[in-house]
Amino acid sequence: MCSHHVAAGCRRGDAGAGGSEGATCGCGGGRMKRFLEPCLLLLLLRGQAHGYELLRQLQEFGFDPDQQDPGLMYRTLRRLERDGYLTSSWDTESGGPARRLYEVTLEGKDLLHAWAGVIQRNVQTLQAFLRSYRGQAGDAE
Amino acid sequence: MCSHHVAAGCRRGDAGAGGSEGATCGCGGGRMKRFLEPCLLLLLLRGQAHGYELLRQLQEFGFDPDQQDPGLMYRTLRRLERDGYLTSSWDTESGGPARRLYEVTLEGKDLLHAWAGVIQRNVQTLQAFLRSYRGQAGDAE
DNA sequence: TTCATGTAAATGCATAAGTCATATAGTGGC
DNA sequence: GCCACTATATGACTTATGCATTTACATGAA
Repeated sequence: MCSHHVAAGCRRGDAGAGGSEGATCGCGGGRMKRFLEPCLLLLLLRGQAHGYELLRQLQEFGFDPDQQDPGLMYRTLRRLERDGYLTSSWDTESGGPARRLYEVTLEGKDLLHAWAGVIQRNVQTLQAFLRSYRGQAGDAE
Repeated sequence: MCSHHVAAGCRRGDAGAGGSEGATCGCGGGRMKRFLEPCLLLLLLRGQAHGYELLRQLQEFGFDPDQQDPGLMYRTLRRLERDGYLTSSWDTESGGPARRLYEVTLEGKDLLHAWAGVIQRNVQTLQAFLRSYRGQAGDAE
């Protein structure tokens, strides 16, 4: 059984209406594509921060810190910076290894607002799916 | 401006707090990864159907038929069959080109139930995000 | 001094998923 | 024959993610 699946609480065949077990998974935890992006933007809206700290704060959005991939987060931050949604500066004063401090730009805020709209619509789509599912799944057993 | 983006109603920089335009997009319409899969399973729960028909019915779940990729759907159907969640048979009687009729297996139903759980949790995650966003975005302007 | 541990950022490689274009083929109308 | 509609499928390419690994500084313990 694939690990990220278990962590996502998904374990195919084990959700809701019990059933078979051990199937291989591919649902990716069911997360929205690129969900990390709006989460980082929102966290940075609170004020500048560096990656390592964001990594911990991401728990708030359901990212399990134990099996979180720092690589993905750092890459996402650099991409957002490259595209003008964030700016960064090195902080070498605070002791420990140098940390890169990120800050959201105006474009970054716009992007976050756009994401909020996308997420809102996505929630509605998913709820429509669930309604349809609940209206049908009972009968079909 | 990328087309699927517009279709998703997202157009970066144009949602909510007006702003810049024309930025390239990468939000993938904000859809959940592999969302096509549970949608197909749910449609097939109503009874066997062939791909071309499913393609139209997918509108129900927010897939725009105009810019829908049949290739992805057919591949998804074949994968589900390969993995034992669907079975298929050729229908050559109905006139027109032969159509492949799909039917959900018991494993397929289990898979759909699992998906429903994943989607339910995903909705909660997204709503948590939106609450946090709404609590913050106002202040930070 | 050396070594382990925690902090911090990043790269390399492989696979998965999605996008876009194109191919193949039957059937019916003109 | 030629075109449009129905129906399924493949190929090439890009992006996103997953997992492993690398680099480097700092601090305290041995």
